[in-house]
Amino acid sequence: MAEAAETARKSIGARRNPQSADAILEAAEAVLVEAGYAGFSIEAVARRARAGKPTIYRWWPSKAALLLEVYQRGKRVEVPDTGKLDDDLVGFLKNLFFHWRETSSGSVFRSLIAEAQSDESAALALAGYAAGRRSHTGEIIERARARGEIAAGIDAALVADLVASYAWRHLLTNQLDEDEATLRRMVGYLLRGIEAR
Amino acid sequence: MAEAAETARKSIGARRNPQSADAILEAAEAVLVEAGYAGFSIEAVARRARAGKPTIYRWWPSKAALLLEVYQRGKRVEVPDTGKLDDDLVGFLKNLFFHWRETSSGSVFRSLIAEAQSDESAALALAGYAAGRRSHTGEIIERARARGEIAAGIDAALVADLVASYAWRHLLTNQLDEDEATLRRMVGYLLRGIEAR
Amino acid sequence: MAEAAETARKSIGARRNPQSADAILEAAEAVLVEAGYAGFSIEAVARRARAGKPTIYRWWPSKAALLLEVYQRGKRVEVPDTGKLDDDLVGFLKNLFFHWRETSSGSVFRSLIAEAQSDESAALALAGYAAGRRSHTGEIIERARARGEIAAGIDAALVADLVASYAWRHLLTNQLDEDEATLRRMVGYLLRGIEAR
Amino acid sequence: MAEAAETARKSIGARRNPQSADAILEAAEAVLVEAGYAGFSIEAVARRARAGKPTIYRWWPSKAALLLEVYQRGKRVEVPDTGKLDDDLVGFLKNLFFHWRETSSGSVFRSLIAEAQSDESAALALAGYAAGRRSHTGEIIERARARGEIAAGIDAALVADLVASYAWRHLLTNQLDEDEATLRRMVGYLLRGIEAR
DNA sequence: TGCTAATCGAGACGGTACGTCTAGTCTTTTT
DNA sequence: AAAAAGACTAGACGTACCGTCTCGATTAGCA
Repeated sequence: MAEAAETARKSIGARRNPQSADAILEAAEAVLVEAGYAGFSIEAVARRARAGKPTIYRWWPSKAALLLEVYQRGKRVEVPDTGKLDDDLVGFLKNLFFHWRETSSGSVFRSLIAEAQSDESAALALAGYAAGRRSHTGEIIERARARGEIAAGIDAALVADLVASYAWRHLLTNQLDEDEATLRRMVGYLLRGIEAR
Repeated sequence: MAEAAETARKSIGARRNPQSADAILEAAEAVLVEAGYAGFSIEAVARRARAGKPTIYRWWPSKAALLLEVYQRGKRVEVPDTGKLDDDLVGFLKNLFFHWRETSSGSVFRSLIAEAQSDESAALALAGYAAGRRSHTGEIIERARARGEIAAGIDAALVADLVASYAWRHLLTNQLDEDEATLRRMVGYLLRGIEAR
Repeated sequence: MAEAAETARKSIGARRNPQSADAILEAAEAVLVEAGYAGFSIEAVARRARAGKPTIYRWWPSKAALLLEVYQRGKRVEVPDTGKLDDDLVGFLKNLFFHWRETSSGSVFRSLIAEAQSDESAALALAGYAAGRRSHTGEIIERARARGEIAAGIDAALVADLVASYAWRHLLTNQLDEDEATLRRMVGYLLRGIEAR
Repeated sequence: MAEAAETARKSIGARRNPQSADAILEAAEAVLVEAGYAGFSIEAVARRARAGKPTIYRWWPSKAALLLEVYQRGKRVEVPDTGKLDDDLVGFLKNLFFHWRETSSGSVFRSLIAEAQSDESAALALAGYAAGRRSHTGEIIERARARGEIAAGIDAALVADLVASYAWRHLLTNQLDEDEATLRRMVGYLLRGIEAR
């Protein structure tokens, strides 16, 4: 999140200037953190990055594209591999919530979801991204399946969907501070059900 | 969604004119349906309702407040009571998805969630509303508990949270067309777990 | 400029309430003094007078009418009668400038002239008022004529017009602080001309 | 006052587009002529000029600035030089009254004076402009002084002030149709005085 | 004495304009 | 060819006032 160089950037010839791209992405992140999605405008980003608006529009056709790239620049959430499905899922959610809470990622992803509600391209981008992540999350399930922890015929994608849904909703409603016990209980319900037996 | 009377509405004294309120709410709904959240502006609502902007701002301090009231005007989703938790939950989700898909409610609620990402008051309003709905959904669980279908110590609110999360995510990602089988499978995971036993 | 009574004024039957009229005129004057013509709105007057807007519109059909009455409530400018035309005119202008400078009259009259540039009725009202005042000012000239100070065939109205013009322009350009010497010189030009003889 | 080209104006790079400036000034003049000062709003000008409001505000910080430039675009009034002060002054007033009466200049200047009564910046602009014009008018007097027509010690600026005052007042009270005889009489008073001798 | 009629404060109404902000496009100049 | 710079049209933002309207309360004068 370092500031752009003092001297104004100039064109470096007939090709994309990576300094500008960086400055824009960093400015976008900073604007989002400082002013929130409400204050996130291309104008504001251009102002902060000392870039021209057309430079932004040339490389990112929409706010969504910019948001998506900012999000993807953020560090990945670690996916634990403890050998037990419970702990993997709880650990994953803990990491994810922490990541969303303590870095700019939460703001960025929230904004991306919000943007997707009014911008078709954002919706598509989000759908694509989510699909990728779901398969990613699905790995935890698949590993458990390989270990024989999962009943036959379980749809890993559907389980991943449920877990992701829970995470999304807590992100969107500012409830990223759930304690581990609650996460563990939730995972328990999912693994062992809630029915009396 | 009937059009307002031809004659211009006037003041009816030093108190709110319900005709104007109705016209504004209907216009808000119509704008949202026709132009989506992207085209949902106070100006557009005022234009369509043949109302002055100050009349809108007088009674609804923010877009969020207007959205919330539009959503609450929508008919309630029926909460089934079949005597079996599976069927209740599947039926509830089916009804909810149908309601969101086939009426304006889906657009409205999506917009409300999006708005809550940039507007503090919308976030509060949404939190309040969601709390109310969650306890509502929790009733299904509580009824099941009363029938002895639920294991001891299950947190009904947490289960309701999971179900609502699933619904929200499908709303936000334009996936309200899940077939009953998928819903049933999902509910099955929740009730009986996914672990091998 | 005493404040209205604490208790709210009510109707006193099917006739004009002089208390309200007074309160409105005083409020109009106060608003004009404190906020200038730019801040002079019927709303502001109604607010300050604790009066309903229709009460104002009922009795004064336009801002101009209100301004005119406020101006006419102001104390008259003394027209001196020293027996010498020079001193009468200089004294009159001194009194007028002082009156405009030190009371609210200046603001009010300026506003009236400004209003007359966009409001036909204000223009008419102003024309009528100015005619009355001109004949008034003309008296100074006529008295001088009676004393034989004036050459034969002089058009008193035209002279009054010139004097009033000078006063207006100084009012409109915030130059009401001319010293007596300048006024005396100006009057001297008018009385004895500027040609070399 | 030709209409703007059919095709929408675009930016011509990072500098002011003179086509837009022209269109705005012409529109301002047209609005003033057609709707008067009462109907003269930035919105109306922008609408008529097919310009964005920010484009207007970017170059003219206030209505006053716009009015002033519109006025200055108007053709200059010819200042006659007949060799006789009487004729010069009468001719100048005749030209000025004609100019104000028959072109849009009258409306514009009236509006400017009105605006100056509520807008500080307009007052300043007007003061600056008037100073320039007064020295301009003073030239007539100075020429006469050079010819020896004027008595010693006469303050040319003060005379110019008187003449301008007369013109202003007639503009502001819709009395621009004075016949030449009246003007000549007025100038006569100023040159030769009104006292009996 | 009870009724009528006009007045009062109050404030909502549909509108228009304000001055600012952003969107997304455009062109010029510089590298 | 791509960069910055910033102007361009367009239109939404939330607020202030406009002039009109309807209300409920008030009170004088007429019946």
